[in-house]
Amino acid sequence: MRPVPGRKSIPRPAARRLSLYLRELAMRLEQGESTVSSKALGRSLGLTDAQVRKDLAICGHLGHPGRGYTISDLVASLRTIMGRDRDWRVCVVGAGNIGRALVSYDRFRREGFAIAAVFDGNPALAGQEVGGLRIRPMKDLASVVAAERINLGIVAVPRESAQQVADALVAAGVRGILNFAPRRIEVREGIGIVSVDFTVALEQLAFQTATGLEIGEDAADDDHEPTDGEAPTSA
Amino acid sequence: MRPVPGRKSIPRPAARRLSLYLRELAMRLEQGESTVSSKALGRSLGLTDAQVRKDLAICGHLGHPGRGYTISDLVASLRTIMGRDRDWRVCVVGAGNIGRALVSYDRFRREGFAIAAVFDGNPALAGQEVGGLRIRPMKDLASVVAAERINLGIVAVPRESAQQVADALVAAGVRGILNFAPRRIEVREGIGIVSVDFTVALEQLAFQTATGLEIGEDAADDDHEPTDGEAPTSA
DNA sequence: CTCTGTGAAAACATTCACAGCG
DNA sequence: CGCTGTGAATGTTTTCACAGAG
Repeated sequence: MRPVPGRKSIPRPAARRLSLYLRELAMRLEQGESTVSSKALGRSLGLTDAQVRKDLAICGHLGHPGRGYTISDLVASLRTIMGRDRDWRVCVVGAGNIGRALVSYDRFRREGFAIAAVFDGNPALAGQEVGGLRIRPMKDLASVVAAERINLGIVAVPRESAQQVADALVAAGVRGILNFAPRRIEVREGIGIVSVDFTVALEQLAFQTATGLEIGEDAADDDHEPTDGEAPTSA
Repeated sequence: MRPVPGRKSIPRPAARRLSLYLRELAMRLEQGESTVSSKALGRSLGLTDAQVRKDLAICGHLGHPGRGYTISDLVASLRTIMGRDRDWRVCVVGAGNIGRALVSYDRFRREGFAIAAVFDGNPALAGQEVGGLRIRPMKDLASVVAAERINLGIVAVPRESAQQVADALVAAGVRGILNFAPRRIEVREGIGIVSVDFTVALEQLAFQTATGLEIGEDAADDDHEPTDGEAPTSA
């Protein structure tokens, strides 16, 4: 809609891939590797080398002709672009099966997304412990979000209350919502929203399988508007 | 790559949206509605009416000019296209936080994806009950998949063993895999693969939020090859 | 040589806009 | 009228292919 003044925008599909590059690169770095070529990276991720180079050009000119890319530089740049250099504090609303699994999902913490609170609409659950956190009643949402400086919320409640919970989260001050309820959530402009629907994911699989597909990778639902970025880089 | 004889291929992004139409339409049907216009549907899903009509044209000519679409016809057609008219039997490998949450996720059963078995590599867990199923040791994988006529597998194990588990599932006879491990899984041609990575989803949210986005909907990772209606393709 | 960065071309997907049906 | 179906136009993403750096 809006071209946005000086900003360079990052293509929507590319933004999705950047996460995969980061995941793969961080792993390689841990394993002691220090450089990769676009071809090697593409191989690991099921992409062509040209695609990889185009995507990584978003990070600036970090490649060394004849040598490849320095992984640590790429990781640093990707982290900045993806907003991973900031401090994200997350709360989970809904202490059902999914909510509890997410609270206990160690990888979030290790990746820098600290889960700082869990809420549930059922007052009877308040006080119960999940993954080291005490479940809090919904009435504490606004105060806890403020006190804990929480900026992202995860919606893990039934479809019926999802929109309402999302509204409460936004009102409490979160800047983005990760939605696990099987419905579309509307938020005002400026608030981020990403949804994951397990049934949709399984259905995509059924579709692939039923229609006789090929290989593939990586799936779930993602989508939204423009996806612009920062990157004074490139071009 | 190859146009494929008689079949029409479904654009990859459209396939993702078809799941959302089905989800929305099934809900409307339950609520007693019997027709929708492309405009109303688009409104609910954040799409333009033209987009909706183009997508629904995939189902054949089901719209009635001046009247809209008959929801029940659309649902029936979408179910067939998405492979939801078949009988899917699913097993979950990995009885950790995520695995257990998925086994207990009622929506799967209600939507026609019956979870028929749970496995875990830790023999100590064998016999323990989760969501009405007894956890089985990995050595029973092949026999149970065959006996229960399981055709889809969910991988909910740590990254390190994900590929290995996927290979075992394919060897056991499943036709598709839903992967929750944070890595790319390779499967031979003809086997479906869809991945969901919670950290990638949160990171997409961080990206949106950090870069100051707009509104959005629906997210996670999805991807794979062509996604055509048949595809004996190759590369 | 190997491997990047990038214009230019091709493929793909979305939006427009309108003819035509009920 | 209201609403579908669809070609044609527009916009976006991927692929190609090659110049140039180390």
